Amino acid sequence: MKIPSKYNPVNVETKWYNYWMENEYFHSTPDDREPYTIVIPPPNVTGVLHMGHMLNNTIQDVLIRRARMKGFNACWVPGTDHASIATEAKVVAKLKEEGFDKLDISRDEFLEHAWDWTHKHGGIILEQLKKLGASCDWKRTKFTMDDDMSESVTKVFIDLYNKGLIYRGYRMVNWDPEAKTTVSDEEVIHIEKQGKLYYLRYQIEGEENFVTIATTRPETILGDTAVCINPNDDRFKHLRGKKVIVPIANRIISIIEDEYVDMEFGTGCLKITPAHDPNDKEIGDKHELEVIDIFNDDATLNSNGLHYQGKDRFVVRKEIIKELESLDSLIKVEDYQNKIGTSERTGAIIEPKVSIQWFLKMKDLSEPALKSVMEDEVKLVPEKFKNTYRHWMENVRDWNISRQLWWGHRIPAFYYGDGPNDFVVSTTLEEAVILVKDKTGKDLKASDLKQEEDVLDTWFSSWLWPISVFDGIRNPENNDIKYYYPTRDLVTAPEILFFWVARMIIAGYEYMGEKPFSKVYLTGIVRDKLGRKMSKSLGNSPDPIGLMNKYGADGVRVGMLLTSPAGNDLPFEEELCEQGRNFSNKIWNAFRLVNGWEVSKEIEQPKSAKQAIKWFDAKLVKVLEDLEKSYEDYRISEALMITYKFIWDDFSSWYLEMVKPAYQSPIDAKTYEQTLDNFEKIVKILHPFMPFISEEIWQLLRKRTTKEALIISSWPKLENENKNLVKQFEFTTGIIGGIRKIRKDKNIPNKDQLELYILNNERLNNDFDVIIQKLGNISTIKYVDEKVNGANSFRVKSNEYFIPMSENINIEEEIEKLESELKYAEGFLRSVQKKLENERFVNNAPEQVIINERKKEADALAKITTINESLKGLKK
RNA sequence: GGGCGAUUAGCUCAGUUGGUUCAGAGCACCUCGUUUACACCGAGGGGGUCGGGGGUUCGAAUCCCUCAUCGCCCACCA
Repeated sequence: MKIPSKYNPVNVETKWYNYWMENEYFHSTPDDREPYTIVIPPPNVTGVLHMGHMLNNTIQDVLIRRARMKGFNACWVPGTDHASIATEAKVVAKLKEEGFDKLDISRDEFLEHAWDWTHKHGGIILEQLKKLGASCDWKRTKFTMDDDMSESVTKVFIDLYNKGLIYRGYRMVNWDPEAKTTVSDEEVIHIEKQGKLYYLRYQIEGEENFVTIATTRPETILGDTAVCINPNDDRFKHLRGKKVIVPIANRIISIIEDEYVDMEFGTGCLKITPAHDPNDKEIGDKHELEVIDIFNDDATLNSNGLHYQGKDRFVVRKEIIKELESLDSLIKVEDYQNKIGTSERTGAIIEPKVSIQWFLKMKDLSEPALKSVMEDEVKLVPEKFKNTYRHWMENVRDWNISRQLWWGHRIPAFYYGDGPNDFVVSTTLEEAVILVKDKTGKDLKASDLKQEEDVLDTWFSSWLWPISVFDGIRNPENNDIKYYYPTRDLVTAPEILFFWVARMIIAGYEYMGEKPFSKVYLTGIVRDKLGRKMSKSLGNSPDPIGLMNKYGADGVRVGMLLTSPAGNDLPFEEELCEQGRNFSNKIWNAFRLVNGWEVSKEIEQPKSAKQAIKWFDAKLVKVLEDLEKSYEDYRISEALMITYKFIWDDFSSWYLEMVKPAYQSPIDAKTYEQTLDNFEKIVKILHPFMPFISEEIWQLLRKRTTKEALIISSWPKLENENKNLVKQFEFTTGIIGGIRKIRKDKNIPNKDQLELYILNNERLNNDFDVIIQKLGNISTIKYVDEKVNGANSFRVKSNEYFIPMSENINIEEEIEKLESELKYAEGFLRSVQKKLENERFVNNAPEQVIINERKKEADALAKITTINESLKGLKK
């Protein structure tokens, strides 16, 4: 078979992905093995793959592929989220393009459009994940609005309602005027903005005097229902019990007193607009103030806005200031920095608004979830997120679960009257009729009932994800849920720790009585070189598909993982993928080397090859151990780096160089077979990171039967370690390095053979002499008892090595080199001796530390002696 | 405003309970090299007073205090 000299990832990757799919290697069904389950954080159904997904899913794939090779029954469940607000926004935008408004059509018609959109765009992102190599069990693909998933949501809603945990409340909520829905507190992003603080004066009723208030939102004066002062504020004693006139509106409102008012801030007088500020609402409730809502749902002013009716709130702000100025009500304007709530989804500035919404009581529900994380039952990686998690859970507030949208799970509440409690909650309309009768005695027809218009917050379905993908809500006794739950790892972004992760844990305990997963791996944010978050609007996000075409999915995977410890942001640049691609190439070329060898059964195995193989076995054990530790701690980047160095340095630079036959000579069969064994081992270790190239090489290394594949092969076994051998080899590479340095310094070509003399050697690495000879191109190694004059010398640890030169060496240079070494050794000796002369050190330090110091002292002394002797010889 | 976390080589990060193997890795950089897998390469090399200051200790990148800078989360100061 012809092996191409350049590795072409794109063809290879497609080939093996199809092969894996055809053989259903990703598919899992319960059996007697231990399960290893991961559920994907479902991307938005209409989303496209971005760098965040790439990182996230690469990590999941690494974990699941390794688990599969380690003999677990690995199951990675994929799927998508209906993403209520995001998808609805897209559909609305599309309708707008086509020239009509959401409100022009019926709910059902709108939903038809939304489903069309979903079917058209849904799944694109899943196809993109396949290109990345994601080994998901695609037969288990779920969508949060699948019928069974929806039923689970409804069931949970009803259950929580019946437990008394869900209620309707007239509350201040965050209103997104663009999407025209409420959003949860967690979906409000506070952004620091440069604004203005306006000082306005209100005339006191029946007087020519005024009070001055400060506000950032002058347009809301139209909704003012009181002015508030602090009862302890002596400056305003004269205002008690008086009333003031709201400018423009000319309404008369009371001056009330509340300690909430900060006497230091502004003027010490606060205007109260209960309809449009959460604090004002609270004070308003306390003092039983009227609530005047001045906004429409799109944040234009309503009839309470008088002549500003129909205009946008920000337009009104500008205009009303002019009017107030003309009325002489505007005293002054200051620059003011404040934080403004914006909608995470639409970016619109949030309008606090009072309305009736559905809420879920969180306090009791969240207790087991808090405990579980605090006790590491669910472990957060990195651990630092435990703090933020605790803080959030301890201050958890009721969850506003209703949304004024159409795309989503419609709340299963049915109204039979106009009163706030004239409803029943049930799975079906038919059932609702019966419930109404039970509740009220009224015998109503189905058509008399009206289902709640609102849908549930998207997260109200996603919080069930690890359970509902296995149908554990509807059918808690089915085999899948019993086998796969709890899952193993959850890999997601810290941004949704509260939205999603915390709530999944809550739902897990509430509905399964058990945690939903053991580990939460929190990735960082993918940023660009300048540290900016990657976003569409900035256009700084590379196209993942383009990257994969350019560098191969393997290359991009490696690029992403090279610098992304858990919880750290990933400053991404394309060069990282280049490094990944270079690595592919390196491995490919190593394969080409081995593949090109001519094998002979006639030749005996050289000692150097024997030694090399012995060492490589020992090194492999160490690497496997190191990898085990890294994986256990979820230090994925570290595991990759261990793998990278093992393949590049140990395997390619050392091992292959050691076993490589001389030019145009064949290799002995034994070494060849053992090298193929070793190559198989390294591609196994590599497979989780670079699934494609590893599979390609594994398939090419030896003849494989059909159905055989690296992906389902088993992870190399851990054998007894031989630390000593690994140490000895490090010593050996040090010697070879010394030889190479001398060659370079003295300009001696590699092909010129040299002799190596070793002084005072304990002959520890005697067995590796053959290696030194081969890689250093040394003709003979002699052990000598005395210094060798007229030779270049170098030291590894405390041993000294000489390379006699045919030509005269440069004595000056040699002396200079030795003297600098001497100086260093003497300085080192002094510091050690100083320590040892310190009585307190000798008395307090552990014995082993002192022994070590004494050894250092002895070594330094010995070294100084040898250097001095060499110098004497040279100077003679 | 409150809390949390960081600050180690040009960049991204390791550095477990203070003490052999502690100042490390990868990339970048410099020098040399087109010989028989790979220039997407090989060989060799340079580079950090561990953010500043103080303290504890025989001994501190590591523990304590303080200052500075940066990041994250939470929070209703108009």
